[in-house]
Amino acid sequence: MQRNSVKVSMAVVRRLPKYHRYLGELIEKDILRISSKELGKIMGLTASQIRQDLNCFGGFGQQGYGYNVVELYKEIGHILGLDKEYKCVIIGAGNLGQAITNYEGFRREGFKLMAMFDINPRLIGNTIRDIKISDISELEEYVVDNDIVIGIICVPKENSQEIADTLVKANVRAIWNFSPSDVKVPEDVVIENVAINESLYTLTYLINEDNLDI
Amino acid sequence: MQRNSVKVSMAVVRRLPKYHRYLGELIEKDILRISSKELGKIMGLTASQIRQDLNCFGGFGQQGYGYNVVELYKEIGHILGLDKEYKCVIIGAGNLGQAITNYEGFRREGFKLMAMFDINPRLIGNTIRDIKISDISELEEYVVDNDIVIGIICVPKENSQEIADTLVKANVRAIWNFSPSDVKVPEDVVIENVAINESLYTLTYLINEDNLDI
DNA sequence: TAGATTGTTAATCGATTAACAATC
DNA sequence: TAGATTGTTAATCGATTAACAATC
Repeated sequence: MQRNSVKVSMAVVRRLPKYHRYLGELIEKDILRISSKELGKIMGLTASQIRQDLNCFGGFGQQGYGYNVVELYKEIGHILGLDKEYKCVIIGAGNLGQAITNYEGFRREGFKLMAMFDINPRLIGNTIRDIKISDISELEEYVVDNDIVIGIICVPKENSQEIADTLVKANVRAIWNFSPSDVKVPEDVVIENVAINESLYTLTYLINEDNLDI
Repeated sequence: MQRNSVKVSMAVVRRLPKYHRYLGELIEKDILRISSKELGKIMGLTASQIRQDLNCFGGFGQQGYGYNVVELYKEIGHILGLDKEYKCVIIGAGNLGQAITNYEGFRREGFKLMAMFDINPRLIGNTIRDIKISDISELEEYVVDNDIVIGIICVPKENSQEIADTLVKANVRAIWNFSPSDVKVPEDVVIENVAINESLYTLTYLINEDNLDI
């Protein structure tokens, strides 16, 4: 548990990957020390918020100095669980499934893609970056036998709930769902429904905001 | 402007696409009338919040009855600007660019993909769903000549800011950026930095939450 | 009319910002 | 030591929830 066993709010949790990413960029630029003020300027947050956020997990800084970038990067990576390995499967080997296979940030950081599944006979048996595409009918058994932790759903929304149910039955710990329809899972399974079109619709809202007239 | 010219908070705006999506699902199920209470149950929100959210834009409901699903769906679609057409280009014709080309929610709703661009000579000249892939050197001129409104960035993070700068120079109104590095744009350009790996890292955080010990 | 459910105001809750003593 | 910057408490701000009169 975190300091004092206080649950960290989702608002903070959702900022952690962003801290991790910006700190990674600082390391690439050989910037090894940073104050909350400077980091805030880069990330578009207040210094106060950064200090509040980080202090949910511990006092990583040093008065008069700021934060050690490499150390903080590692700490946040640890908090996010990025120093562990996660066996994954992707369901749906179309463009999106393949895009994720190649996506940095997925290929790094201990995500171990074990297999892909599809219903399309033309894809089954093929290999993408050494990962075999199997028939979806083999999904449940494979997940059980190989202790798969994360199931990644890249199928159309019509089939996503069914796939999710199969994954839950086969005891995955978490589901990363890219179909544009929220899947429901029991409380003990972690779910992230991504719905990438939502950010596009936010974009069009903002394009038109100034001349909106209801 | 909205009712009383009060700016709607981003918290509300980011829920609008979700309302739109759930209402679309209700229509598919021939449910033509819904109360804030029922909708809240389906979406995991309180009835109160739904009524507050919708009343930022107008009184779409009717006392004693609830909301007309089709009407509300159309209203929210209008608020989101989904009843207009947006000329788009995709930069980066790899898996991710192709995945977006095929993604529902992008293909529908008035997003008109005009062209794709890449640096890979093996892709240039090819066609995806009747969309030609051109050399990235032609991007700026094309965007200017064709009044492109939205640029969609699907290139690695090393090149994303440069592409964004080109798009801004060529007067796009908005950028939808999938590279896992935030691009900066002037205030008058709308930006959505998606960073899909952030939701994955949130997932791993939640997997480990209970046994986190700093 | 009676029941249901909205629109809207008020109350509460939580998240962000400000301030400052502690300390490197 | 003096200057810088943290960790943390208090103040503020904004978002969510509750309550209820209005009304279909």
